[in-house]
Amino acid sequence: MRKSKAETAKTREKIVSIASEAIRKRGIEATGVAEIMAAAGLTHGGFYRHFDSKEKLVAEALATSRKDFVAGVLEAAQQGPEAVLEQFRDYATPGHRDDIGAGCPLAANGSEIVRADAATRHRATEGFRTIFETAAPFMRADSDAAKTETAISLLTNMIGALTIARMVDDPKLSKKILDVTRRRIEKEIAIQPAKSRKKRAPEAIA
Amino acid sequence: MRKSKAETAKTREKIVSIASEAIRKRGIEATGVAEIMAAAGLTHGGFYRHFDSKEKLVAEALATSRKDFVAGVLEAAQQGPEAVLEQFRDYATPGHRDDIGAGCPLAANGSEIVRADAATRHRATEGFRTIFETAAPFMRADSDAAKTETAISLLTNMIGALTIARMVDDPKLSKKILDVTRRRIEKEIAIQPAKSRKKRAPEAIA
DNA sequence: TGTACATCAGTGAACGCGCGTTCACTGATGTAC
DNA sequence: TGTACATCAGTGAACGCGCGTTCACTGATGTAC
Repeated sequence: MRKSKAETAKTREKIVSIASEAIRKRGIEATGVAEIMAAAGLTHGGFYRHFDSKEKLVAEALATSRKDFVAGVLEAAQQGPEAVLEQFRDYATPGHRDDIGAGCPLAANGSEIVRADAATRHRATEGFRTIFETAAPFMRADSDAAKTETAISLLTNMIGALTIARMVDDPKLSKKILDVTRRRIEKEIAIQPAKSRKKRAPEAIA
Repeated sequence: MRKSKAETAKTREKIVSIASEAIRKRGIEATGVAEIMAAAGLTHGGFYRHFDSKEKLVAEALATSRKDFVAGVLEAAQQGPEAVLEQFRDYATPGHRDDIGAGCPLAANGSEIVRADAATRHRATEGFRTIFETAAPFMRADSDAAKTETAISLLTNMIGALTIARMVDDPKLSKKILDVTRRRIEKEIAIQPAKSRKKRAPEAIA
């Protein structure tokens, strides 16, 4: 029953991909090895041909979703402010809210990552840093420092808002949370930097 | 070994209190019945004299932390804008960040509550609603609707920021996240409503 | 107020269950000659 | 290129473990008279 190297690599990728989605959907602890293997069309015994432990798979699955997410922001940044605005606006939509398995891992597993091992927290930190540093130049603020701070504020807001929008059981309130968040995104991102630069009062820089 | 009614009530309260802290510290799933009972100085067998199931205890523990938290906001609102500002500012501090067991349950268990049962999500929703409705009148905005929206935006920001501040493994970045969040809190809460009302551009109301 | 009985908070052993992990085995793939 | 052997992806049963829960039991509390 041995498989070719190409097939083995494909299977491994498939397991990571399924785990990445399942972990965001159901949480880290609630996602079982057997469940992931079954979803990949395999039995659980073969799991350890690909990974040393569940912990290793979780780390890899989180790394995958983080990379996907960071890549989207980097790509938008290369395309310009409009693309960044669109990318950020998409974050605070019912579509993203309802597709938790394919969405932002920080919003999907936020309070679980807080309690995760050092390596996971470190990777999450660097992912978050890459995103706010990439987004900062597109913020409406008067200095590089203020732009970075605006990016941090906006991103933490987006993550919190998406989490709460998923938590509340009142569809109207959930929609309102997303609407309010999109409005802030539009306010903070400078589409025509020169034109509206002076709209906001300059902020003290720490 | 039967205990008096007063003692029984006290024990029950103690279990809920310990669970409330443990759940915020270690998460809902990771908190075990035996662990809580041991912390209360009891053996796990007696648990079911007080609660039908772990699920019931979790619901009650979350309800307790929510009530404590809501009560703090209601009290501050009665005392006036300065108290609200102080309450909110305290939210985004290293003290709150490091005392997760006594802090905001939405920040501590956010992504877990998203996946919780309907009753838990409903109670969390109403808790969140009470807080933003209570806080809204203290926001710097030109209409009641805009104040409500500002309160929603600010609160989701605070929850997200606290979660991320706890997640990152870089103390400098964690501090910066809290600093930036406090600055936004100070910006959005109207200490002298008449004086600074016009600082922000009026926002469209949905 | 005192007595007899019912109640029930708490104990500690045991249960069933699902989890992550291990293992002997199978048979196709990879490799050495 | 063909052959013989080593490798190893995947199977499915089994393992140990910790979890939530149950249960027979104890003995102090509560209650009925």
